[in-house]
Amino acid sequence: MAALKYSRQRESIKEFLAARTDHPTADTVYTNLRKTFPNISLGTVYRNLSLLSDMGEIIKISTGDGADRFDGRTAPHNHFVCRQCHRVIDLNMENIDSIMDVAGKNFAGSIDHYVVNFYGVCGDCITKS
Amino acid sequence: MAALKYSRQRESIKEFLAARTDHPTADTVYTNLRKTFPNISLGTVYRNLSLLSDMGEIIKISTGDGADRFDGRTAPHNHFVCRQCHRVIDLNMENIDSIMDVAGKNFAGSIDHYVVNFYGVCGDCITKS
DNA sequence: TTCGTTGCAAATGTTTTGCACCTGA
DNA sequence: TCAGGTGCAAAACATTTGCAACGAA
Repeated sequence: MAALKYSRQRESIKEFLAARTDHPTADTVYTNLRKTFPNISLGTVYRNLSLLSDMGEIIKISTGDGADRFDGRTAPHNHFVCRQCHRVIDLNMENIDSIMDVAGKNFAGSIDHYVVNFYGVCGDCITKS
Repeated sequence: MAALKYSRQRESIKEFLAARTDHPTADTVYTNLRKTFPNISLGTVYRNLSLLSDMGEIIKISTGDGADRFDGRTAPHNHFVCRQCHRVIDLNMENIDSIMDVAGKNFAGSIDHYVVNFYGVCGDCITKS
């Protein structure tokens, strides 16, 4: 049980994510943090993203389309992935947690979590076409 | 528009997937196909999995937990991922396509698809513990 | 003959890790 | 002081790709 110690880098990563609503990849976090920490390494970014995500202070999003993305907004919500511009957008939708009950009906295991990603074309891309 | 040509390898990959209900990774497909095609290469397996998935004859599953998995069952259904044994299990559940309508309500883009993965501990792992 | 397919190997992209040094408690 | 954190570089994975030879139409 490691006693977590303060680190300016970790704090900065958390702040960085909290301040954006897009969903940056580890590499984007790295590139931006270099402005504050010119010597920070990708390894450190990955280590801290992983730590923060384990602690539930950020969310890791796997879209199945390129690198994982990270979200500083921890309140439960779902994501939309644009197939055209590859952006990941927060959805402001009614709670659908009840799908866990539906899924659990004929299932022997225990379900405690789910991840939904919606796919299609985002508003901006539709306008531009 | 490439005119697809028959290939024993591709046919075999499709048959292999159709015959299993677990959800093998590309590497598992590769290892097993080597029994029939001792010289088949991983590249060929990936190329064909990608082709088949584009044609909708198999489904590619990204769980965010290790390598992608492939499913020969193309009828729409959802998956459960066991956090303990990492198995991916087909769920036999009521249709929940209506969540796309819910998601689309306050959203400017067009949603045509969604992927849900449920997480928890499977029946076998619960029994063993 | 033509053009998609294959095997092989090298390259790519993403993420993890070993290690010596640094730093917060 | 000392366990945890960092930077750096190498390693580990997963997947893609270039190319010459092969095979289906």
